[in-house]
This record gives sequence, C-alpha cells and structure tokens, in this order.
Amino acid sequence: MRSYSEYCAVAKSLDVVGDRWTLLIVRELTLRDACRYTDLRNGLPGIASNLLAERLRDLEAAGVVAREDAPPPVATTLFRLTPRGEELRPLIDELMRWGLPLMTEQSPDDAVRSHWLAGALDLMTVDRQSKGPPVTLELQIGDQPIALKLHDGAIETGLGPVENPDATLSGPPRSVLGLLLGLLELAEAEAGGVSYRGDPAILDRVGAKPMAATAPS
Amino acid sequence: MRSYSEYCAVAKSLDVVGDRWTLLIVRELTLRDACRYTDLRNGLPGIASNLLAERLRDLEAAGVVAREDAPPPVATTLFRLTPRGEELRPLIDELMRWGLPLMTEQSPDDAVRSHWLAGALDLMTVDRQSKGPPVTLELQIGDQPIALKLHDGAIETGLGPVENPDATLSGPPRSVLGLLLGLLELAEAEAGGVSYRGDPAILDRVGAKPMAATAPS
DNA sequence: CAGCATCCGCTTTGATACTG
DNA sequence: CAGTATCAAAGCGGATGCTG
Repeated sequence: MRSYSEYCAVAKSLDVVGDRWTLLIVRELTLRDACRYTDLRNGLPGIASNLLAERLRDLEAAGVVAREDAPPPVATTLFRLTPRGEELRPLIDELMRWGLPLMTEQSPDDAVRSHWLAGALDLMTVDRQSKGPPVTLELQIGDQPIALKLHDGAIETGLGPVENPDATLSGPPRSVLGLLLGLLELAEAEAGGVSYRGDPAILDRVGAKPMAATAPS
Repeated sequence: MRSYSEYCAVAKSLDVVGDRWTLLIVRELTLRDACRYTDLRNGLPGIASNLLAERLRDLEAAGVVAREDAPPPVATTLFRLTPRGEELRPLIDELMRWGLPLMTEQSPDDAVRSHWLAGALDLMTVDRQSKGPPVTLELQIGDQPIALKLHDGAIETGLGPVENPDATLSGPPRSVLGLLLGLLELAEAEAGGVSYRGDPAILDRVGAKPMAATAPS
C-alpha cells in the first residue's frame, strides 16, 4: 500500500497493517497460532493466492510474521507471528469487540469458520454461575464443533469434538450466537432453527461478559 | 469496499472501517471532535476530495458519523462521531500504541500535525513526579504549539499557545518525541536539533506511561 | 470559500491458470 | 504444498470545475 506519509502513529500502523486482507491474516495467526499457507487460504475464503503470498512477504519484511520450516515429520513451511506481531492481538480483540454487534446481520453468502466464532465467544462470554459445577457444551456451527468448558466463572473455548458433552447446540450461527449472548430466549432461538439438547439451566449460565470500564483517557 | 463475506466479527468491522482513509477520518474526529469538511482535508493531507466525500457518506450510512448543521454564526456543515462511532476510540488508541515504535522513522515527506502528536503524548506519557508542583511545557512542533500541563502525576495535553510556559521545547518531531519518551538524553536530543529552554528538572518529570498489564485473555 | 462531482491515468485487487 | 503468471475490473490520486 502506498504510505500515508503522515508523521502520526495511527497512520504508521496503517502503513503496515492497513492493506486489504492484512489484518485478517493477522487474525488467523492470532486465533490459530502457526499456520501453513494452505491453512491460511482456508481461513481466508476469497483471497487471491498471489495476494496472500504478497501480504505474507510484506508482513515478514515488516517484522510481524516469521516463516519457519516445520519439524521433520511434516516438512512444510509454517507462518507465525513474531513478538511484535503478537502485540497486534489487542487490536484484533478491539476489532472483534466492535464488530460483534454487526454479527446480527448474516448474509447468505457469508463464509463461516468455527475458529472465528470461538475467538469471539472467548472474548465476550462468561460463566455467570461462578460456583457451579464444571460442565461442557458442544456447539455445532461452522466447519467443526466448538467446545465450551464452563468452570469457576470462566468459559474456556476450544475447537474439536467433546466426548460426552453435557449439552449440544446447533443451528444457524446467527441464532446460536444470539442465544449464547442472551439476545434471544431459547424458544425464540428454536423458532429460528436452533436445536438444543441438554439441561436448559446450562444455557442460562452462559452470558455476555460485562463491559470493561472505559479506559482512562 | 467489497465485503469480505465472512461471518466473523473482525471481518464485519473491516467491512465498515477497513477502507483506505476511513480509520484516519475516524482518527481526526476522535482527536478533534466535530470537524468541517475543510478541517478534515487539512488533517488528511493527500486525500482526494472525492474520496473524502465518499467515505463520509459511507460512514454516515454505517451509523458511525453524523452530519449536523452548525449553529447560526458560522453556518457550515459539521461532521461528528455518533455514539457508535465513539466506540471506535479504543481501536484508534490501539493503533496509536502499536504505531508509536514506528515513529522513530520519520520520512522527509511525512506531514506533521500537532494534534496527531498531542493525541499520542496524551496516551503515552505521565508525570513521573506525582507530588510535584503543576508546571506547563510548550512544544513547538507541527502546525501549532502543544501545551503539556503536568500536575498530580498526570499530563494534560492541549493545542494552542500557553501563556508563560515554564519551559519550551522545539526541534524535529522525531527528536522531541524521543526526548519526551525517555529514549534520548537532553544532550543527544540537542545534538539532533532540539532546543530546550527551561529547568531540565521539568523534562525529567515527563516519561513514558508504564505498559498496562496484558488484558486477561 | 465550503462542499462536493467529474474525468482520466495509474495502481491494486480478484479470478483463474499454471509450476517446482 | 506453496507459491508465480496473467489479465480484466475495481479502486485510488490528482487535477479541474461546478454550485450555493
């Protein structure tokens, strides 16, 4: 991207990460750690192959991403955030926070990936019953199941199947999210195509994280 | 901008604010409150006039910016962030934080505006002598003076001249910033073209804000 | 003068095909 | 798997002109 040529910290940041696709590449690497080129392509549906290659080169030159040769058994190239790249995590979190209200609009041709949603849930939900017994909830949305482990007031999110979940939840992502964040009642969500199996009390434990106090200006 | 068509909060945010110039427009409005079209142009050197108009229309449609007719004496249009737009402030702050290390590189054709620097100083500096008497420091960098008012461990930044400042500081922005953030000693900064008038003890009171603890993941 | 709209050459992106 | 090559379409930058 052409530099903004402004002696301003915001502009300098955008000179590095302001290109189209760039912050989504960083998102992939923050959500999934080291990725192969192919993993990145899968997590960035619609990106042109030449653009991905070019962005990775730019990010490497900027010291945000590092390329490493994977250990022997696999023998492939891995892309990983450098420490400087890791410092972009709060920025990705802010984008996620600000974008969450926009998740009420789901276009029919929106791609869905479980790790995107897991990241948002990780950031935005809590176990409201801090003294409750540990329970696990499996969400069937996106390209793979999402595991929610509730314990001690926190929710740990993970990808992949859960053995013997205490409850399972599936349906249109929009409705599943609305239900988990407390914007929809179970009955409404079910009318919206959600299917839930398990004790409804478990669902009630999941809620939106209270907003952090506004940062001191 | 073309939508990323991803059902992901980060992508949804970038669908709204990911266009070139868009976040810099938001920066202007967060740093300077309501702006006229002309003020925005001045704060965004290099933007094409049609692009500014188009971005403002897009931001208005997205509910981020509102247009209002200014009160009688001036009778001009003002652009202002909506409450939803104000919620982007933490994002701008994060961009500023991440970009600050890049301020060590100042290209000769970088434009400089005082309010950009005042914003960064506001975010990143503290009065290290929390019990010291209130003092004011005037910086002569950019297109207008910057006032730093040190009192009770905090630094209040403002734009415009100070009457009877306790100290004044001028020179190349890069060096002035390095001096204030403690990356340069006064002697080094002076070698770099900085000129300081006042008690050196005042300078010592200004320092970089200690990093906030990493946000709980 | 403030707030745009139009035009045009240039750069970036998107889609697909191809390669070591 | 990890890219390069190609080319049309879209977006941007800069200049200029228009309107209240």
